[in-house]
Amino acid sequence: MRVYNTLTRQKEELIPIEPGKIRLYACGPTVYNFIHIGNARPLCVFDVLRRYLEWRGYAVNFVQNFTDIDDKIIRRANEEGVTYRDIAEKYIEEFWTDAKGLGVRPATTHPKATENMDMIIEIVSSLIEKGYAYVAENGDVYFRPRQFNEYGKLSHQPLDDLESGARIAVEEVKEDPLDFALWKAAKPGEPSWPSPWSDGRPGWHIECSAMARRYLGDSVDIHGGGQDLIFPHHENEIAQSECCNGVPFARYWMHNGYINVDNKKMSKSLNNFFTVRDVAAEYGYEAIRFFLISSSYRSPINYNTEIIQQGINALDRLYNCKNAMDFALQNAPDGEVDATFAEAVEKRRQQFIDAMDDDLNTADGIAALFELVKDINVALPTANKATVLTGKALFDELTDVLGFCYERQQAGEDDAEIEALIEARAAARKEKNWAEADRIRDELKARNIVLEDTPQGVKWHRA
RNA sequence: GGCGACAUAGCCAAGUGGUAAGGCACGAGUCUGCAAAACUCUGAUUCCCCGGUUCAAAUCCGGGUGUCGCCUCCA
Repeated sequence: MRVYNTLTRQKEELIPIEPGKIRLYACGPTVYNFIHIGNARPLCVFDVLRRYLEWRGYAVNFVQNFTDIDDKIIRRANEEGVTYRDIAEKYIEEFWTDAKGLGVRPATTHPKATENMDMIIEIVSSLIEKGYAYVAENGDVYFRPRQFNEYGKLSHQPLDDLESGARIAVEEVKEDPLDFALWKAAKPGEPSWPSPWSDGRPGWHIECSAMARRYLGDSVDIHGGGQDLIFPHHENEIAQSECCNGVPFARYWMHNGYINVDNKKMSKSLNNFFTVRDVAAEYGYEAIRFFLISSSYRSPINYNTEIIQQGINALDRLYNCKNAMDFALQNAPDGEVDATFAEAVEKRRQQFIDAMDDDLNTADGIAALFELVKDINVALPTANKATVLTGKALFDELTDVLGFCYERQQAGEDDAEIEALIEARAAARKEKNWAEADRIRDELKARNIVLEDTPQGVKWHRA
């Protein structure tokens, strides 16, 4: 597989540190609010990456953290008159609701910043010892980017250009405007943890360095996140981890593009964001996933409801095919697998692999799936059981890697009642009582049950 | 000022030198009692514009236009 590496700005062959194993770290959410569509993109993208790597036989150790202490969480807690922990716990729960809805599988480990203070303190101590960091007079600890001569290698920005931006707040206690906080001394009333330097809390960047180190080791294979994290977050992670560990931190850096609304980046500050919860309530979670996966993970994509609706329609085609296969299996005759069809299926498998191997080209991967659907639909009317199962096997594999076809429920508790109505309609049709037959069909449609008359009998599914 | 991304049919979106994938929507047809689903056919003589390289460019080079992003918390 080849992946685009932000570090080198080119696609590179993915060669893991340990053969057959992938250490994957992706920055997780700061839990102070519901996640929005933009937050959902890396979730879905790296979930697909993880699923694909596993499908190809890699053992993936996937770590995604929760930032459960930071300024925004504290502010939110103060606004609501509760503790920071109440806020963090609430939005971690809400995160899980949305993640599950989006079909995102839990990572191997979801560590929390507050549960890794020992590792954070260990790394900060080491950085101070080695001269990369210093304790300010107020108890803060800062990192000196100028001490690390590779600083800027990820964002490809020379130090001086960063500084000339001059928009970095100059704090009295810092030696240099570029210095960033590893540890922040607590102000009165703020939650704090003891440390050799002050009671306080960690800076944002150090958390990821600490959790990656503890759960994945000094070096990881792939580090992922949104493009807006390249600078300063990921640049700082590299500085901290490499200065502490003395080895390269991540071999491949993968960054997803933004979601735009009316061609502007979706963000809290522009107030143009849509929460996953709200969109899902209207269109379902799966349509969001389809939207997020249907184009290259690196491209910016524009969000609007028309596109979400297009995704729903596309998913209809997938579900129709799935239902048609299940229905066909009830009546299909026994026999040998059709060799020509089996060959076509293998071609689709290879087409899918070629696409996904090329920097996770999900758009082409989805195209391969849809071409498989076409092959299946064409073959289905005359296919025997073994042939249907051959098509279904790959269909199930591909939809599982992409994470589709998990949402719509097929069986229900009122199935018997529905079957009875379908029987009644069949009787009416036999007597050519079309009015009654259509009345029943409409009645079921109102209950989101869609009927299809086929030569093999009535096929139905929930819309 | 520094760094970067994007511009392909009505919409979404692949495609990095060899003559435009896939999906949605639309139209026609087949099937159907009518539908639905499915299938078949139809759609860019052309890939923002202007030059250049080449036998050959959406794809490479140069210039331009437009839009967006990072450099500050941000997925």
